[in-house]
Amino acid sequence: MPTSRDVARRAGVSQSTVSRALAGHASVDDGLRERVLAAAGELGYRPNEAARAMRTSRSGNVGVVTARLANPLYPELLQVLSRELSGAGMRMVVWDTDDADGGAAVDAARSGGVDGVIFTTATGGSTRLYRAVTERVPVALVNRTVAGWPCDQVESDNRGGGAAVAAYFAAAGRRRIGLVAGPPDASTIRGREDGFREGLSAAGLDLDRGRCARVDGFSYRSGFEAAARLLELAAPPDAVFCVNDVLALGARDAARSLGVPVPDALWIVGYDDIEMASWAAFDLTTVRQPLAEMAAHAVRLLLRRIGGTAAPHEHLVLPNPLVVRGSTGRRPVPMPAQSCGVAA
Amino acid sequence: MPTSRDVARRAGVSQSTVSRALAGHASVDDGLRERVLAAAGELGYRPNEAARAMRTSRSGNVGVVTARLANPLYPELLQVLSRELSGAGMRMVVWDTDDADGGAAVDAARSGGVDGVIFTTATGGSTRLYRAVTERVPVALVNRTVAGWPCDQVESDNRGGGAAVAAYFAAAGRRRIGLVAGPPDASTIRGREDGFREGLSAAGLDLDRGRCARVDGFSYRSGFEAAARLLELAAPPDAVFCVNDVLALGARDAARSLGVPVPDALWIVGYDDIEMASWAAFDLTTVRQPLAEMAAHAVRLLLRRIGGTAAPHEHLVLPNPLVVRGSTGRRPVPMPAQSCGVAA
DNA sequence: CTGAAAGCGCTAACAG
DNA sequence: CTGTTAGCGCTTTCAG
Repeated sequence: MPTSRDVARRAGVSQSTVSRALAGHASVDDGLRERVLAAAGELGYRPNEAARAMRTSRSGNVGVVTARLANPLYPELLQVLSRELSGAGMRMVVWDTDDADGGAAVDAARSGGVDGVIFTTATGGSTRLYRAVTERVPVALVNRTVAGWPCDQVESDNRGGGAAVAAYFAAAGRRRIGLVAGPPDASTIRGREDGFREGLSAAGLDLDRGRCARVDGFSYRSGFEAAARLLELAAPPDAVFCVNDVLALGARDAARSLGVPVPDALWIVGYDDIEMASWAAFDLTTVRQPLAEMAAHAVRLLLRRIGGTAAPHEHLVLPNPLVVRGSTGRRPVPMPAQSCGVAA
Repeated sequence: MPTSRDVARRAGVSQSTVSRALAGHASVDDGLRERVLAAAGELGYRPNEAARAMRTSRSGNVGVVTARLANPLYPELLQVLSRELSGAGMRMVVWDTDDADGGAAVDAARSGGVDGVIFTTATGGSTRLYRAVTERVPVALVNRTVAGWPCDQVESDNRGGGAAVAAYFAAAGRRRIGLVAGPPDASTIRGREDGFREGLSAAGLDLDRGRCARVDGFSYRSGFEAAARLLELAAPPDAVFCVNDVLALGARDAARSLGVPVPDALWIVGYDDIEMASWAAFDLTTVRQPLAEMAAHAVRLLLRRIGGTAAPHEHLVLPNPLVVRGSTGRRPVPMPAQSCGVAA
């Protein structure tokens, strides 16, 4: 592999001029710059990234920690993060791990392998991540957040979305309300549940404990089984909120299997608006997370932090619109705003 | 950040002893090694990766080029690749790009940002990738391959899988055979189609051109529309092979929408065995790609190449079993082996 | 505006 | 077995 020294020799200039010319420093004479560029092109020169990284203490890599969790939301989020990062000239290193703690990613950040890390599945339980954050490793949380942690965080208005679903059910005259809940260590899930419960209370409805099922994993199968349990009750729900789409897709199929007509006998609403929610087999009403915007903000905030800003940490909450489809009979949402975003 | 020099000072040894101790060289006295490890622990020392990369010409990163293509196969493949790579102590840099050419990945390999690249979506059209391969950039192709290219390649027996589907249709007495084909620049698609056609010929069936639909993208929607066209023919197919699962899921829903009973009036078979194929709403017979094995081989071959082996390039073809589900009435496959693997 | 020179933190000879 | 030394290829002063 040719080095900048080789380019310099060929162009008849010094090695430092090559460095400056390629870095686009204005202080290089146009004639020389062209000679350098030509020489570099002829040799097929590419700057050695390791050397540059060592000098600049920047790898150009950003880590992203995700967990498949059988949830197609994460590939979709990864895709938009990838777009944002490559737009910013950064590479994306992916850790697909079930430990929400991201140990390897934090280590990589400490040793300079990545310049910072975006967590999509953080939970408050990780002391290791907490320590990294407090020791000023550049970290941004997106999707799942952890209240009070000193780092940039971007989420969407899960509480508002949950409340909107409750209001929607109430306005439509649904009365036997069901909930398929999930593991409460994820902020997203807690927010959706809390908002839903509050929204029901506000509408004067109550959520019978018997019509709540809590699954311990986000999978089609667990959604299917939870919904099947609810539908076999003596007084089954006439509307079910599932805290994410994968669960809701399973629930929809449980209804199909049991011959429960949707939406007539049962409304189903999910959360996330993953691509499959719009497929004809499901046609699922859901709440959309604005992934592209979330990714854009997370990348922007992380890069700012990597750049060494001392600005206070931001915690953004983006709005979550309700997307009405066939699983609720396409009934329009009532007048009042169905969701709201708050920035703090 | 503390350096190995700081550790050396604290442990009262030379910097090179620190390097050796941490690298696990046997030639270091046990007492010293412990002092060094203790000092490193106390300081929270992490070796600087950029410096190490510069010295060793190894970044510890492997690139993976993929394209979402609305196909859940790719996240699944990414997941197993991630597992393999992290098991080998490598990080995974992901490029999610629509240009199959992987320009950025090749550039990164040339400049040392990654040690090698795994392509999951290569096609023969990319002169840029071809040049990289011939210039000995460590590259492995997995899933899609390109015949004759001088690099390690891992695929599954798409031709055999396609043929097995044909034989299955024939043995079951299906006669009006349909095909939902895809863009032929992907080796996977060509193989499946060719094998399917050959299998039909071998069984004495023919494939009426009118019952072939070619979509130009792999999406649920395009599968839906293609199947809808076929089902509206005067003599619609009684069995349709879709060259991948996403298309098949769309086709299944088209049948549902048009009131065509599956499997009674129509058999549907897909390809890949993505997770959704097993969901109750679809219950899709399909051909399974052994992603985990493919990923393991691809990683092994790439790492060997990165290690500088001069071994001849391998081209592995792993077996593709037919997975029978409800969309073909769970009818068992006939006796003869339904698929075969060839290694060359 | 350009060249000479220093040095980032590490690994790997080479001496002892 | 351990210390000394020499760079890896680049960016960035510092002189000129």
